[in-house]
Amino acid sequence: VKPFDTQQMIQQLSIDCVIFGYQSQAIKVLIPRLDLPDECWALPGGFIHQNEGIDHAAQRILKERTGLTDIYLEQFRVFGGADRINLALQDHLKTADRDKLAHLGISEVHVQWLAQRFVSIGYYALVDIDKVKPQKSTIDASVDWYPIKNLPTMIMDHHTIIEEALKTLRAHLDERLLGFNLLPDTFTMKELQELYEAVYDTPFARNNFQKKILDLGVLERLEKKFTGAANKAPYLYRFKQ
Amino acid sequence: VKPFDTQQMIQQLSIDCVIFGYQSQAIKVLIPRLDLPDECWALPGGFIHQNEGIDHAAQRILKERTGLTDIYLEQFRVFGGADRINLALQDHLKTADRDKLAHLGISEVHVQWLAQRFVSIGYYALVDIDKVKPQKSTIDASVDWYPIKNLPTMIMDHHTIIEEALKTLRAHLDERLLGFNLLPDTFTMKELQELYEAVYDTPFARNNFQKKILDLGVLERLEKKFTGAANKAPYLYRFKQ
DNA sequence: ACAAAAGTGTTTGTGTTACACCCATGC
DNA sequence: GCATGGGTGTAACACAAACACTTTTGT
Repeated sequence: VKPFDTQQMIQQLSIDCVIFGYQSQAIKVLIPRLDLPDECWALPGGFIHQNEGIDHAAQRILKERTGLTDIYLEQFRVFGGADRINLALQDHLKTADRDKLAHLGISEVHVQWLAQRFVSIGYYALVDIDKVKPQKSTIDASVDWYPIKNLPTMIMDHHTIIEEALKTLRAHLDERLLGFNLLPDTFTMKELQELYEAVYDTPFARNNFQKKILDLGVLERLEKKFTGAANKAPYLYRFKQ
Repeated sequence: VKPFDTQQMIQQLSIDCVIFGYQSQAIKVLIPRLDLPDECWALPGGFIHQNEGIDHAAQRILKERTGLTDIYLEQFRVFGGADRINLALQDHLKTADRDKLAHLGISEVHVQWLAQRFVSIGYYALVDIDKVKPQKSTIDASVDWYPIKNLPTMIMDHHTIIEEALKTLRAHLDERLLGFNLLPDTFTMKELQELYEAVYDTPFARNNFQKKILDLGVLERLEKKFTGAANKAPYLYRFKQ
């Protein structure tokens, strides 16, 4: 959340983004901590301009947070319970120092805006974690990557949103060949396998995994990668086009 | 669309329902024709009350149109292009007879409401076509079932919405065993096969289809159905519980 | 008896799983 | 040479497609 013109936005409709990265054999999610007295985490989100499509809005929000454009991004579900009101944030804002808020560009209008009930469109994004430079917005205390197995306590239904996003990722990773979005340009077969194992939280047989992936015909074999280790050097691969 | 209190609704957010039925070896969609000078069809839709979850809103809209409760219903996608403004309806309403509109309970406030840009949540429903008694709303000229292969020309992106709903149905029919929602309580194996053939628009081998379905273990075999035809009488089946 | 359609069984092919083996690399 | 990890091959198995045959029904 950052200062915005509430007049130019669609009312009571928001976008929440689950930004997935992969690092150290673990799937991670980019989550800002809000700058409030209590510890409080919320998914990166935003609102939709009147003259802007929802996909464009999601891309804009992602660019603000990651600095990246052209990243894989897809809506996966709408969260629209009647109880989707951010009571925690509301309370904090009501008791907060008005001067401090004003300094951040947050006015009474914004506080009232944020106190409404919101229907939120869930998007998930896949990024190369090394290419992201997380950007704090004005009301964030910090922005960090949290492993999917060790998430902070989040506001409202944001934990459910992440769970649903992970379900969707699991369903799509294979059928739409999304893996390369989470990896560097080149990678070894073992790295790809470990990514799959992190997503599905289950081990795969090494030889059969290699066969299955290569039979898809979407990988291009490059030169070998000499690591200096006392074993056969693995090939590097790249996704075609 | 019927008279409503715009104050109690979420602004610029709508629900559009693709109601699927099955009859005469064809998948059909329930579509109202609007009572306007030009021929004009639009998906059954509605808006979300302030104190109402989106799933509940979709159920309410469906009950208004079909008279049915407890029907299979699921959101499948959000349509949110910046250009989603119902220009056709807008023009019609502007030139329409104000007295006639007032008689239907549609005021200037409603006309302005409908002229906004809308983000729409797509839901699809599966119903037993014989149990539905289509209900006209105040601005409908008629409500009819149209075969998926022969749809009328629809407003805005409603044709795209139906296509996406069909894609989702195809993806879900098998994995979630949704077939029984479209059929009467009891049915023959041939009828079930013809349903699948209608959904996927492709023929299946009779014996293999039977084996595949029975191996799922979700059907209960009942007595035979004597049709009077000069051939072996087929068994009737029912979905377990 | 015969046609029509339902039910069942058998073979074939394909793809996945499990097991085994060989190869390159640095110490 | 040898331990380590990477690459490849093959047998066993399960599942799906294609083919064939038998059974029931009303004329």
